Amino acid sequence: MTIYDISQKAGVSIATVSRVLNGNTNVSEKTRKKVLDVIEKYDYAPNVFARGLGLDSMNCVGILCADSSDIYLAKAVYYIEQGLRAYGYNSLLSCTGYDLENRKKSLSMMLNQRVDCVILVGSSYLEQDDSNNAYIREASVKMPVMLLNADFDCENVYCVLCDDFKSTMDATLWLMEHKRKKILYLYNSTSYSAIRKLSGFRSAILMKEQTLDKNYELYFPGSRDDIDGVRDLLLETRKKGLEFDAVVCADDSLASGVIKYAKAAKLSIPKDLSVIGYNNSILTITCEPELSSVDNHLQDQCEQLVKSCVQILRGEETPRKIIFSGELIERSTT
Amino acid sequence: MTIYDISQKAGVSIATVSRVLNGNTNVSEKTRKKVLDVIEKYDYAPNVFARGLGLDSMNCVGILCADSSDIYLAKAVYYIEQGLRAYGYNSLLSCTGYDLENRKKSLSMMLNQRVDCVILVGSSYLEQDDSNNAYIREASVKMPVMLLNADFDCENVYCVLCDDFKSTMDATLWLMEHKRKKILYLYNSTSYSAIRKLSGFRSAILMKEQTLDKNYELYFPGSRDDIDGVRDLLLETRKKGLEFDAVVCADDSLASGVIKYAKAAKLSIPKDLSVIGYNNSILTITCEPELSSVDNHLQDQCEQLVKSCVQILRGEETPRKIIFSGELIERSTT
DNA sequence: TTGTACGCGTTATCAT
DNA sequence: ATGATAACGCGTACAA
Repeated sequence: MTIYDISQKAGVSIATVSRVLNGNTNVSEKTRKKVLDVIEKYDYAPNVFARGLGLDSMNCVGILCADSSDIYLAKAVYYIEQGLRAYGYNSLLSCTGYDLENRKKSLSMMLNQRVDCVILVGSSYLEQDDSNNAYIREASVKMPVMLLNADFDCENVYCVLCDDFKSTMDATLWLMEHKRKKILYLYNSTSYSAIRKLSGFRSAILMKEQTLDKNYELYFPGSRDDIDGVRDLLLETRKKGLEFDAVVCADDSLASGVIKYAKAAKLSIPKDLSVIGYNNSILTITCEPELSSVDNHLQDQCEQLVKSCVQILRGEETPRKIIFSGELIERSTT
Repeated sequence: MTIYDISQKAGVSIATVSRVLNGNTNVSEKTRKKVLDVIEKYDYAPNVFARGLGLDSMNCVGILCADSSDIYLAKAVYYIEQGLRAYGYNSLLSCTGYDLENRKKSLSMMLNQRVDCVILVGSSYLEQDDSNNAYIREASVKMPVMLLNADFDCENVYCVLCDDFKSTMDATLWLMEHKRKKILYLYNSTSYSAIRKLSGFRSAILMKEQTLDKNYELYFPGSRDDIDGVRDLLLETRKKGLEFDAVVCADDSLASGVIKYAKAAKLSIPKDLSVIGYNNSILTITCEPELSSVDNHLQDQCEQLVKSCVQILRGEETPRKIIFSGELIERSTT
């Protein structure tokens, strides 16, 4: 069923059918009705390829994320897809992993697919070494690029993020104000956002101490669901003689490992050890005791991102950078 | 940059460029090299719309899932997208929610998008009332339909699933063999798969008892991350006088609620109460004690689904139904 | 208000 | 081995 079939059955030209389809007002009510009836009757929908070919747009947004099975990224992808759909846009998804080459490849695939805009979900898309971010700059020449949870100053690149620096600093300060003396920072990534969090931690420490003790910055290189690995790392750290009475984590799953550590080391939470997670995911309420965590308002961020995205596609102005603040949700580990 | 530009710069016709692009052998080595050089130099890639218009295919598979932020579905979507990408297919994602009308709408959107095939992830796409499954039958006329975790006998519909009936029956029998007398079944869905699990539970009970006591089949209507709601439901159930020493759950998050219940009721797990979850998700290792759970080999299922999908798209034969068995992973709640 | 005709960038069929 | 050209189905400028 093509526009020709419809035009024939309705006894009009294809131009008129096209006008009806696209809401052009230069059609008499009578003709419109006639055409709509035929369209309805045959359940006709325009061919997306032909339409795309002419307009060079497919009403589709590309979503790149490292790993859509990660609890946090999965939520983000979900909110974004839902939001875009509500505005009539489809979503082309590509899970790129954390490797730079694959990310580049996926991004250029999106460009070739002629998506209207591309959304990079998660700070892992921003490299510390800025020369490695050239692929984003290049993409931005061809279409708008939206970043969730990353800060990148570039024409046609729009960022929505949480102030991870301040959130982590506040969480650390909060622990200090609650009599914690030896606070450990535990992280498992060196992404843009991870670095910001680490800086926040350091700033808080420097507000009370003379110097930084790098031993209190603990990097866990394992996989995201290696909870036991985190536990073991901490047991080992403690065995080496490092004392700590609180742990600020870059992620809830890390915090979950800390809770396992406490159990293994027979420490009572929060009496002997305080723990703060990040992302306020479902893990905060399934673990025991329930985890205090920083909520970064992911849903709000995603909704704003979609809103900005739609504005850009409509040719409207929108801020290049929007920052949400985080918020410590206190539960039973603090 | 179009095929015309390339043909001009290479000093050949567009037909030759097209042949080179599509691996047609009727091109001299010399010409091929010349064309490839130009393509390389200008980083040319064919326009997907024009190609789609001619071939009526976009090398893209539609993925429908109710909620890609659900831990289990997120994993499935991830594995499927990765698999498809490895075979050169893109993925158009649509999160439809659990409402029938939205599912229908999303499916017909996929058909209009001319995806090559559509994958319905999760048993929620199959309705108990078979007349409500007509939308799947209709779609299958237009393109292959793949179902993950559902069993549907229809031409051009292919199913990959886990034997949820047997897995749940086995889990229940396992508890009986380990001296559990009063086993509760806790579920939160009436999807195809949920019904199969319930049947498995009933079968196990009937193997030992004369009759079924429906009081031991507990439905939790709340949202997926309402852990406290599950806890409260069980506290209430117990208050009503129902005794139980084991709970088989349709989902790990439900099981997580059971663990919270045990704590609230001051019951020791697994001494006073055994708990078995389903899906073997990350929740099994973040909760305390760690949760025994049925692993349904999701990754294997997804890889098989993708493999079948690709075979169908290549016009090869593939089984219409493939069933994986589940497996109880014993941890500390049994 | 309505219709005609062209352009969009491919693939594929037919000549040569 | 290579080239010319129709066909794919739509939007739209222009004509009527």
